Amino acid sequence: MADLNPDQHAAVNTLAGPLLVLAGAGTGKTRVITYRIAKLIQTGITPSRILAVTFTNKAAREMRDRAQRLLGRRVKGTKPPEISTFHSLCVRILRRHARRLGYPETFSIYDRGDQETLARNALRDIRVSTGTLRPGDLLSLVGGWKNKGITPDQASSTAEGDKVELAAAAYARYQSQLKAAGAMDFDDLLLQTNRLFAEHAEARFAEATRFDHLLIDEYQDTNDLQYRIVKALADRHRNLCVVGDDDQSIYGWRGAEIAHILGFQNDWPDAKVVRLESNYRSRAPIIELANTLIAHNTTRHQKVLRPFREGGAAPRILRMEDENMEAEQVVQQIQQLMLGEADHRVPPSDIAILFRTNEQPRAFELEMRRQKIPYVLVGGLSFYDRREIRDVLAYLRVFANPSDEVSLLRVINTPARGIGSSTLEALIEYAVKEGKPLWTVLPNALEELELPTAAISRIEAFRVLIDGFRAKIGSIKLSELMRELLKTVDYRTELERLHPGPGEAESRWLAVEELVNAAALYEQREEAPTLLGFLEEATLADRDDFGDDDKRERHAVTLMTLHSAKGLEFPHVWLVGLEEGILPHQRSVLEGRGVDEERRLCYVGVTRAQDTLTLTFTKARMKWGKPRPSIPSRFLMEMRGDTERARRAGEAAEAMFRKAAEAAKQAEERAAEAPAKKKGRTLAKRR
DNA sequence: ATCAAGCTATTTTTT
DNA sequence: ATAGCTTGAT
Repeated sequence: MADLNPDQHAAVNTLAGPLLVLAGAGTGKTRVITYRIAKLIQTGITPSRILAVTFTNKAAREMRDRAQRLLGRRVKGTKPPEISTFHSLCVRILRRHARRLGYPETFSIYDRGDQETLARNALRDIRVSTGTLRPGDLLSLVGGWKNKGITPDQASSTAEGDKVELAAAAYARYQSQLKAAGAMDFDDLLLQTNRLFAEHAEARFAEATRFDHLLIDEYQDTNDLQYRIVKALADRHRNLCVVGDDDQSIYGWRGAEIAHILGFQNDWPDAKVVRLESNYRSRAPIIELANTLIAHNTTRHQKVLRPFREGGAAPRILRMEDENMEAEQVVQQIQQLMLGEADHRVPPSDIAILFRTNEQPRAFELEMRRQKIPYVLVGGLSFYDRREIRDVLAYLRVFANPSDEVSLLRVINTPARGIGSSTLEALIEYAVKEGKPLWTVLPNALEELELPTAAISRIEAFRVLIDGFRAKIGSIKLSELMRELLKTVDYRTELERLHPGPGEAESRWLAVEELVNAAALYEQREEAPTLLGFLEEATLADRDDFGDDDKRERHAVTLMTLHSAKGLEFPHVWLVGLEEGILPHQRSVLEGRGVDEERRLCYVGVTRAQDTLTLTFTKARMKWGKPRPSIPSRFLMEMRGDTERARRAGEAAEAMFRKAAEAAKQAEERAAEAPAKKKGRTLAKRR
């Protein structure tokens, strides 16, 4: 540990009591945390009594690996420190106490896709005069409520305005569907853990006494529910170390409260504070830019990054004609960099293009493909979002928890086995009337409903199929179970039927095989592999976190959003689309208070760069098929210290957006007045 | 049950 | 511009 600077040293060696580590970008935060874990263990703390919480699963894995390396080989039989995300931690807590909360131990975890299905169902047949609510809108409202611990009842009693009232009603439906399915969504994992701690003191005690040391990474992005969990787990031993950078708080829209890190010393008055301000990542001119930019935020812990690495080129700011030219020129520059001088070629993995929104990479992808430059788009459609993967996972979830209705309805006719929508409609209606999960009423339904005999025998066959596999859980290996399932339902043939295009079915089948491999790997790696454990991993995995992605990324340029770039670094960074409306995003400008967070986002982008940084903006950009002139982002002026011009740019942009928003609002009103003639018929999926 | 043509809404970030 | 849906024909 000799190679730590004095601040890092202080952060590593303050082992007892509350500690706030304010770690600026590139100041060796991860290193400090892993050293700290190692130090705790070296001073005699039992490893398994240390809990470290990270923001992503990828970060957790990396931290586990690093800590392992520092400590050398693990002694057989000793449990390692627990390093996981809040969500995984909660799953493990909740599995132990699910019954107390009225859930089965085998409760399913619903991801975004499942949530959307539920939201769609919840919104069926409800509408208001001002139009409908999209599932996504409902989910963000529901997320907000859940994060504040607001129940459906409370939501509907305080709701104002048609849309919010509608959402509150749908929230109640959504939540009761979840409950009926024995399922929790991501927010529920945190919410129910809090409920458990509040209502069952003995459970809280049991969980709080598992650990004597608690470390929380990315503390600036904890939301209220996470904050309460931290408190519940730490208030006995008080050995709480939180690490974060308020200047990098970028998840406010998801309920993260920067106030938690800003007010840490109010909660823990005896807390020590260590500031890490020596930046080892970026060249001086980049740091300079970052410092000047972030100084425009007022509510923050005072911190100034000091560059450790002197010299380096000044960041470039380039203006492009439109988004296609932007892509073309950036890709061209990247190509030149990669070809380089013969003696210093830059590998593609040293290069990243960062952007604010998910529509921006389109032009870049096109251009990269044209120029045959390998790239990875991080955060697009994840492996686990693929339909075939969701199908197989849905089977597994039904095996674990047949009340999981979203999954049950997904697989009941997949592959097509002649259980059509009218049969399903009848079954669902029956289940709703009984107020019980479809699976449990299935035998009765078959007797009582007057269904065609063919349908009855098909459903019965499906029931036998599921029961047969359920009986096998635990007695054969998970990967075996999956192979058998795929063979029994002849999934491959179904893929060929569904995707006759050349190679289509083949590539989808490969994905399925990859999933089986992932299960096999999971079994190898885990000491006590379970079906539920694998499902948890598959559901909570980060979107870009499948297989050995670094193998793929090693030879490719990275394209990703600023949000996914947090915690990463690249020698060469292009930060594109620095325009009013994109960064800062139009919505945060209009909502008034959001620009600070956008500035932090920009700061995160700038501080990813190690050696060179290029910032681009366009003169005009296509919007819905029409070109629209752009205003250069105020951040470009702020980072060069031109606060006055930045202010003017901001005002111009705001005026422009207000006008556009006004026009959009009028259009919506006109549409609402027009006779509503939509029927809103979709596949029978309840409830 | 399946598919192509036509229509439509689009305005953020994701564990 | 375009993805993602509905619709109407097989």
